[in-house]
Amino acid sequence: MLRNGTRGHDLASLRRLNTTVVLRALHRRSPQTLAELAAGTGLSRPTVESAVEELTAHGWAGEAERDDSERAPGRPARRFRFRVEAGRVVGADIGLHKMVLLLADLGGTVLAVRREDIDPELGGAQRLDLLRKGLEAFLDAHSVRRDDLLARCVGVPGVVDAGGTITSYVIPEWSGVDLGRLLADGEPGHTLVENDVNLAVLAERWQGAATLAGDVVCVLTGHRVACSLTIGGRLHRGRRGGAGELGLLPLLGMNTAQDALSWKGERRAGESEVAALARAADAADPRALAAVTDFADRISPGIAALALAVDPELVVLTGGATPLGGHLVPLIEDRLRPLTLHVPRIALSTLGEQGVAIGAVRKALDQVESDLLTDSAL
Amino acid sequence: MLRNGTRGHDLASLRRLNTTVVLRALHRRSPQTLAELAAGTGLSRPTVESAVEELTAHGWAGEAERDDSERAPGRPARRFRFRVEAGRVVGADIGLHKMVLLLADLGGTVLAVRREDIDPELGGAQRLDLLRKGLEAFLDAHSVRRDDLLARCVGVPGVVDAGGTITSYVIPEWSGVDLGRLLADGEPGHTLVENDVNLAVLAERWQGAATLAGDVVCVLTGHRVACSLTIGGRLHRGRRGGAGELGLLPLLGMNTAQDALSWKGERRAGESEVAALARAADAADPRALAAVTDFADRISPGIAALALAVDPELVVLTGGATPLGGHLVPLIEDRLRPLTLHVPRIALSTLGEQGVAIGAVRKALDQVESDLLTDSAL
DNA sequence: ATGGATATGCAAGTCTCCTCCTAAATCTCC
DNA sequence: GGAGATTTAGGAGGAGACTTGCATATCCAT
Repeated sequence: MLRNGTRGHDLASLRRLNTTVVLRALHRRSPQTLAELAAGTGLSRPTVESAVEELTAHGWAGEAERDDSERAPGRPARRFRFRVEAGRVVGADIGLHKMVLLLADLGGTVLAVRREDIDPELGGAQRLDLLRKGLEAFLDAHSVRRDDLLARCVGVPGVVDAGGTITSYVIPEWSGVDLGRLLADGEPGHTLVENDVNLAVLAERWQGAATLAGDVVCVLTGHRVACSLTIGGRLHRGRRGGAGELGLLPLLGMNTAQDALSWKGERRAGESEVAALARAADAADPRALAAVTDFADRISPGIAALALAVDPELVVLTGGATPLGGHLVPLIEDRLRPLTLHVPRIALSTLGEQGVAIGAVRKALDQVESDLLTDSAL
Repeated sequence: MLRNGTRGHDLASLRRLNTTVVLRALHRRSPQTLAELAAGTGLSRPTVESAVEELTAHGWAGEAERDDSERAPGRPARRFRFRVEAGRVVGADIGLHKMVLLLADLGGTVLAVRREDIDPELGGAQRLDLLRKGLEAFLDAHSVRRDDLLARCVGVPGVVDAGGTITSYVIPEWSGVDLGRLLADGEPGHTLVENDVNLAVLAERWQGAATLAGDVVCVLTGHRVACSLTIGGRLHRGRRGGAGELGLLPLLGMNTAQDALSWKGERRAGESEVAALARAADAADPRALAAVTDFADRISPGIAALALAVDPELVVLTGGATPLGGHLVPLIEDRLRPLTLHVPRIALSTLGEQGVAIGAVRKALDQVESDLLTDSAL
């Protein structure tokens, strides 16, 4: 998205502009023939051809395999595609209890996953070290050349202000730390740090329950309750990155919602508390249903406040309480009805525990694409 | 703001693009010499010259008077300016009790004002008629050619959805009505309808208390309490235009805030209830101070919810309760402190009763500028 | 009045894109 | 298997837009 800023264009920038348009078309759909690209961009075939040549020289585009499946009369057209292998990005999620790393190509396809449990007691410095070494090892294990890693994004459980400084109640020792600067440290490519819930909503919009919705609220329920929102498809962070932190307003009761989910009932080996609760609720255990109802009572006012404030198309529930979703959604809807002007659609996250890391991949890709598809780093 | 969409550019669009860039530069600062324009846009002088020629031919630009005040050696440069008189816009505010009409040029300078009291009991059809005839007479009185009226915008006390349909509790008979369509009816130029609070926040951002702030919440206090917000400098309307309607959430108590402002004390002739209350509060009348405190108690939770939801840079208080502002602001700040993560700055509207109409002018101008400064209606 | 300084406006040169044409490659039908 | 149809590939010529450079015009200061 290139703003027609305040600078004029000469012929050289016209060419860059058009090359970028072609790359963008290729990025949106691959492979395409020159004729398709010409029709799609409104440029003439010779112009498209020369743009594709230039893109190929730079490695961003490549000729695709011949496709013999569909037969058409006439000379077969060469087909070009966006080279998703022209770079890599990493999305990371480092929380209190676990770390998830994802390696993806420029098409967003996940090439590798690494997951690691973390001792919740682990200190800030060691935790940083774990992340740094983990990333290092992850890249080495999959032979990623450092020059090919165009961006990495790390999700953290805390507010990240515009300058990149963290404020976290979950990992207090990271408060005041500029994690991005610490991780970047001489490495090529972008290094981004973002609030985990903010990444979750990006992920839901990308591949999850909120595909293509513009104004989305995401409610993360887990060891804490936190919310995030996109407006017009863009993440809204607020003045100091504090947007959506309704979990902190005692009046609304969201901050105590987690307490409702403690479950003293039967629990299978290796089963989490929430999973046991969900199983009991599925079996119509009255105590379990009461707990779920209590939880809905506690988070609904906050959701109502958000719904009234931003009037979103969709509210996505994610995080630890997601397994309860089937029971929760109608309860929340009931409670929202008298509280709001329009009851938004409520959906459950479909991304599971990788949600935040997928959002991190998305944010890293957004960064790469904004480099590549606007001014073009040609 | 022109998105580098998906279409390529040929030489003709390059020229349009550059002409637009020059117009934009001229719009941002007038007058300017060719050399200044060339430096500002990065284009060469001949290019700028031909663009200015074209703009002059279309009436958007014109040569400015010679400025003899500053003397410099050398041949004096011609100075060109954006022709604010190349078009007109109208901003209107029609509420329950009054109608305000503003006529402005393309520079946003108000050329004429018309204000009219309205019987609150007036029905929907007659009210529409009043607006229509009022606009008509207003334009005639100031000899505005219909072709020159590039846009008009009307603020109404109700939610306006994306399609333009109103939902209003203040003027129930207008609910379900597409006022824009009714007013446009064959007239040239754009006809826009917008929620009054939404316009108020635009006005505050433009000329009022929130100049240049990006994320702003505006709280209108008057016969009802309503809120609106801009995010990233753009009005956020929500899925159905319902964003910011926190006044409707009983839990937060905003809906009853108005009750706190009834004032049974001494009242001068022609003085409104709120003005009398403000005077009593200024005189430290304990009953008045109690009423103001009560009001602050009632609206603060809603403001807190908005502050947590969007984390704005600034909250602007506007509408009927503005005269109480000096007393209100510290009270609200006190109440916000324990409820929010960051207490936003709180400011008072500086625009008085024309606020909504000024916002309407701003929205009309936004529309004209988006026509003119992006693709250029050349 | 003259010299210095700056703006103007024209001309030449270069670059990019478009249209048009011919050659090449493949499929279909005979 | 060959001819015709169809589509793509690639190059040539032309038009348009921008830039650089230069001669001219205008004004201030000496």
